[in-house]
Amino acid sequence: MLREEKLYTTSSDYVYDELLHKILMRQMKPGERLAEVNLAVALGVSRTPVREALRRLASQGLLEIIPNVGARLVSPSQKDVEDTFKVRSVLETTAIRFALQNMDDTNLEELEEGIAQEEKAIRRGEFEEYLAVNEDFHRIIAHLSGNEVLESFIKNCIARISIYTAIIDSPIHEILESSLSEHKKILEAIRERDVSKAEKNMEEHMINTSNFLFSYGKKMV
Amino acid sequence: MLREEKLYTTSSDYVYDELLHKILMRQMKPGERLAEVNLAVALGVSRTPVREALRRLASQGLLEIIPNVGARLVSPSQKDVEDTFKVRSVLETTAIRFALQNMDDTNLEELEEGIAQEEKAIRRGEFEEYLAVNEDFHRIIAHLSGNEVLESFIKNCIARISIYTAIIDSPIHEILESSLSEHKKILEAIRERDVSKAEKNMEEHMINTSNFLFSYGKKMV
DNA sequence: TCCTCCCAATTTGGATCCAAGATATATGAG
DNA sequence: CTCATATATCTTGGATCCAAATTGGGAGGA
Repeated sequence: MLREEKLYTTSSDYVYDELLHKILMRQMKPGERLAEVNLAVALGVSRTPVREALRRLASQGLLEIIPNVGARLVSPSQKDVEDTFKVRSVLETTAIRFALQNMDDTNLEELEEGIAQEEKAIRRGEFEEYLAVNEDFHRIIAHLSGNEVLESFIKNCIARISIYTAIIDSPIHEILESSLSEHKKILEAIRERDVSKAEKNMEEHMINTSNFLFSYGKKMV
Repeated sequence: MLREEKLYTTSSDYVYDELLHKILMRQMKPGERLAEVNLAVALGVSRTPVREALRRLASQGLLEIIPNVGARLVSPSQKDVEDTFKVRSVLETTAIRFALQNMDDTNLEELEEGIAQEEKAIRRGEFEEYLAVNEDFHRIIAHLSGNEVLESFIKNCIARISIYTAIIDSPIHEILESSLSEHKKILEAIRERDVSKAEKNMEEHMINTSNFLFSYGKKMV
């Protein structure tokens, strides 16, 4: 895995990336406890860099740290996730508006390539791979906005939502297909350089994703 | 000062709040170096909690930490600040829209009281006091949105912008007056429960603040 | 049987210590 | 006199250590 090959200047960064990756890959469940020594031993470092990484994640709203008790992954309520989607929606529509101004053919190809990989992962039933490429679509657009603050906020929203969706053990094929087709619709608007259509498609994608999530969540209960 | 009386459960939180306060009060300049031992001695703690606080601030985009070199306050370019204002604008218009749905008479009084304090501080020429209450107007609205993610992002934008405005040593009375009158216009729209007017006034306030900042910045050069 | 209190074990918060990297100074060659 | 190299000093990264807080369990009493 590339992530492991990456050379880190500090152990703290290594631990941070490792934990964030686990979160994005849904390898941790909401409310899960993160004991410092466990992580330190598992990652082959001391408690110091582990603690620094935990504080960073906590300040981004991904962990909750209670003094003298410890850190656990947040356990977002349905309202928390809805709130996150509301914010994400305005941020992503803004991002796609900016991105359209900056985008050239190379960028467009990159997005198309990403969607092709999504499709391939779904067809092959490679869920791990799907998770790795799915949100890349959004991250690429966020990046193309050329606005670093916007990009970091969007990434944060995605991470927050990842924690919630980790409770869904076996993803419903229906959701994946639907998400893919919405990505295609957004891409189509981008190809046509139709700003308001792109914004509209993006907003609908956010609403649909949110709704799908909760209609599924209710079924589970 | 109340902040000093506050009881902290951890030294790390204490250091964090202390540094954030200095940033919001424009007591630190962009690019300023933050040596760990200096801060530790100044605040009467060891390097450990200082380092944790520095990482937290860095993960929020307020500090830049270079491995083996150290931490310094970020030194945002004009584009960085413009980008921050763009994001802040969409976040704050969203916040005021949500806030209007939740707001009762008590909340309205709180906003009016805040604006009265702003006015008082300006009249008396108490700049320190002005800084303390000025952005409270925005923080209150962000809080009334009832959306914690939105609130945290808005606060982060305000902090980022505070760093930039710290280069303005003596604030121009003109800016303060103009900001105050815009707050009053926003409040007026809130009183009338006019959502689109409130959004419009808020957006204009953002644009004006941003423009004022840069027209002033150019004069300085 | 259940509740309360107390003690042991575990875990975190924070201080200290050491090594490694970076910076600044000084030294020597051209 | 200038530049390059070497060295000393300073600062950070990370490991370890100790104290304090929390948790879990067991003993004792109602």
